[in-house]
Formats: sequence, C-alpha cells, structure tokens
Amino acid sequence: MAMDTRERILDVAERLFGERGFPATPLRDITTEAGVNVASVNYHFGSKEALLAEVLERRLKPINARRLELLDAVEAQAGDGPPELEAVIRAFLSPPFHTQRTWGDKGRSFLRLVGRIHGETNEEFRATFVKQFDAVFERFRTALHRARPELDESDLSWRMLFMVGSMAFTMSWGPTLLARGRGTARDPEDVLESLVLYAAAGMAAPAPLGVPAVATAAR
Amino acid sequence: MAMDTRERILDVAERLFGERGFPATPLRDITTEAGVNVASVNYHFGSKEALLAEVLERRLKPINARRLELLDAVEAQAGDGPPELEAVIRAFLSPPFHTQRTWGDKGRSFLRLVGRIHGETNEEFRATFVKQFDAVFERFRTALHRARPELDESDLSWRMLFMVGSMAFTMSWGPTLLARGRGTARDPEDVLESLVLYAAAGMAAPAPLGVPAVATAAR
DNA sequence: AACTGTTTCAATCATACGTATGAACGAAGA
DNA sequence: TCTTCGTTCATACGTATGATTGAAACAGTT
Repeated sequence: MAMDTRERILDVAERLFGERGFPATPLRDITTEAGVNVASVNYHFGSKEALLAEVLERRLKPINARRLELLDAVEAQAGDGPPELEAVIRAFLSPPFHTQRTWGDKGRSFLRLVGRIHGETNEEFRATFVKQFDAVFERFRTALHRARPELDESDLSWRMLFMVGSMAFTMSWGPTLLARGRGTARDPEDVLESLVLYAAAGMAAPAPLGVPAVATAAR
Repeated sequence: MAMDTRERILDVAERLFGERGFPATPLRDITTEAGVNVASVNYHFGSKEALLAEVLERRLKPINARRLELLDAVEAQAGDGPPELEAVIRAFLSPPFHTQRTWGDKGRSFLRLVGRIHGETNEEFRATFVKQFDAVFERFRTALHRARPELDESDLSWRMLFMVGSMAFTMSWGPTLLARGRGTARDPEDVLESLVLYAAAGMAAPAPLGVPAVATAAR
C-alpha cells in the first residue's frame, strides 16, 4: 500500500481538476478524497501547479507519442506522394479519444481536464503547455502542408487552431451537453468519426484569398 | 463622475477575467485597478458571480440580438428555399468578431473572456450560460437543418458544437498565438473569413453513416 | 537490534479571499 | 438649515487556501 499515494493523488486530482477546474479545486478536497494527508501533495510534487503539470504529462506523453507513431505510418504508406488529408487528421485526433478505451473512466476525466486546460490557466502556464506540443504541432503542420500545398503557412496555422478548438471544446462540453437533452448520445468513437470528417472537410476548404478555388481534389 | 463606478468595475473585470480567468482573479485586483472600494462590487452587483454574469450579459445580449437579426435577413433573402449555408454560418460567427470594431480594445478583452468561459466555471454556471443561448442555438439549428437536410439532428448538434469550439478557442488563444511567432498576424476580419470558410466546409461534409456522399452541392 | 532513508501524519503558519458593517459624503428637495 | 437617499469609504470578520514543520511510522540493510 506504500507507493500508490502518488497514484491516488494523481487520479483524484485528474478527476477533480476536470470536473471543477484547476483554480477552483482546493488541495484539501483532493487529499481527503484520496484518503491521504494534505502535506503529501507538496511532498510528492512540490506544489499544486507541479501536480497539475504531472497530471497532464502522465497522459499527454503517450498520447503525443501515439500521434507521431500514427503519422509515421500514414506518411510511410503515402511514400513520396502527399499523405492523405483525412488520415493525417485522424492520426492527430484519434489518440485522445482512445484514452477512454485505454484508461476507462480515468480517460474520460482526463479528456474533460484537457478540454478545460485549453481555456484556463494563466499566460505563463500556457507557454509551458504549448511548448510540450511544439514538436507534434510542427510535424503535423508539415504533413498537412504536403497534403494541401495550396494553403499558405498562415492559413494552415489558423485551420489547425480551429481543429484543436473543436477537439478541446468537444472534450470539455461533450459530457455536459450529452447529460442534457442536446444531441443524441453517441459512442466516443462515433463522435471522433464526426469530428474527423468535419475537420477534414474544413481543412480541405478552398484557400481564402485570391487563390483559385481548386476545391478538394487539389494535387 | 457619479455613475461610472459600475462601468469602471465592469470594464476592469472584463479585462482581468479575460486575462487571468474568473476564479483566479481576486475582487481586490479589480477594485484597486478601477480605483474604487472593494465594497462597491457587492453594493452594485451583489456578489462576484453576479458581477461575472453582468459582464457577460452586457456584451452578449447585443451580440445574440445581432445574430438573430442577420439570420432573419438571410432567411428573408432565401424566401421559401433553403438558406445559403455559408450565410447562416456567417450570421452566427461574425457578431462576436465585430465586437472589436464596435468596442475597440474592450471588445478584444471580451472575446478572450468568452473564449475562456467556454472552458471554465462549474457545472451550475454552465447551465445558466447555456440557457442564455438556447433560443439562439435553436434558431440556428433549424436554419442549418434547412440548409443541410441530409444531416440528422445528432450530426447537426455535434457539428454546431465543433463550430462553437473553433470559435471559442480562436477567441481565447488567438491573441496568445499571435503574440508568439505562430501564424502570421491577421486582421480579425481575416480570421473571421477563414473561420467561416472552414466551418461552412465542415458543416457541408458528407453525413457520416450510410448516407450517400452527395458532397457539398447538395440541394 | 540498531541504524538509515523514505514516507505519512496532525498541527500550525501566514496570507488571501469574498463578504459584511457602519460611518461619511454629497447632491436634491423642503 | 435640516433631512433624505444613493453612493463610497475604511475596516473588520470568518473562513479557506497553499505551504511548512517536526515528530512518528515504515521498510530495508547491516
């Protein structure tokens, strides 16, 4: 029973941060629910912020690794040609949605947390958060650029922002909206499918300014 | 100089809530920066939460009114036929982006706040937030259904969620990302244009399951 | 058993928070 | 001048927060 204090803290923190938000969750709520002492958080993690960072990293690292792995496969299959747009997008979007399959309810909690985190926290924290993603982002942007060469760098960046936004928002609000009447409940896999289709179509939209509208089948 | 205490509080609260988030912003920071006494918040608004509600309502009401106004125009022009998809989406997305033109920097602050709010706050608050939008949401969903009849209710709800997500995320992170190197800076109008194109294409994507892929020009 | 490094605990710290209180102010009307 | 009333003020209250402390419990090694 020794070493799982850390784990218990991480699990409860993940859930409570996801449910109520980071600043709105007192350490004491976490520790009582985890059945450990308040001091253990600072002992194991150093601070509340550091706890959050660890909560995120624990799940984010495998997710991002999986993303790159899938992207590798997509690019390998494409050979020298441009990778298939939808496949690239699926490589980016599917790993977080699969957390639920991999980690069960904990995966679901984590999804909400990540959705929240995208809108929360202060500027400094955003910086460290973004930094974790820089490499992944860059790889996917390159891949997307090969898939849709007529989009310039700026367009591409914005559209990726749009895509991430849909994803984050879905993770954060999905449970809330499903709990109410709104939108028939669906399997997360179905939601992922919808989202992939939506994002792929959006990404394939004609370039906005003065670019001949070659539409989707550009090559 | 009498009555603008309220306004000053609202303005500063709008900005600080947008920059740091609602729970992370102490009332005292607001009041000192506004040059008023701490007590005035509770005098004028009753509580911190009520202050937030008023901050939101002050801007949201005209925005939602404008949305419906634009939608009316789009539907009027369409007559008995289905309204044009892109026009419907533009009617929904453009009013918040125009806040900057209307309200200057305050508009920009507000954008960030709204972006944040989408991910923040607790479940109860979300309920009241959603409620404010129910009517608008319903009207737009109907319009979108007429524009894309082959999508069932569930698809439509999810895609609207995706659209709102892109919007909220863009509002919240746009400034941050623009400040860094990422994505050449653009006029908010240009960003809006990109977003409208993206969302329209996403909304026009083929229905996900067993539906013939009639693609974008369905009629 | 004795020693040692690690982990947990109850108790405590200083501080920051939202809210409440009651007095002071100042314009308007009698 | 006196009263009224909406507003602002300095200040205090009770509580909750994140962090710290020093002692106890534990596990492993000699």
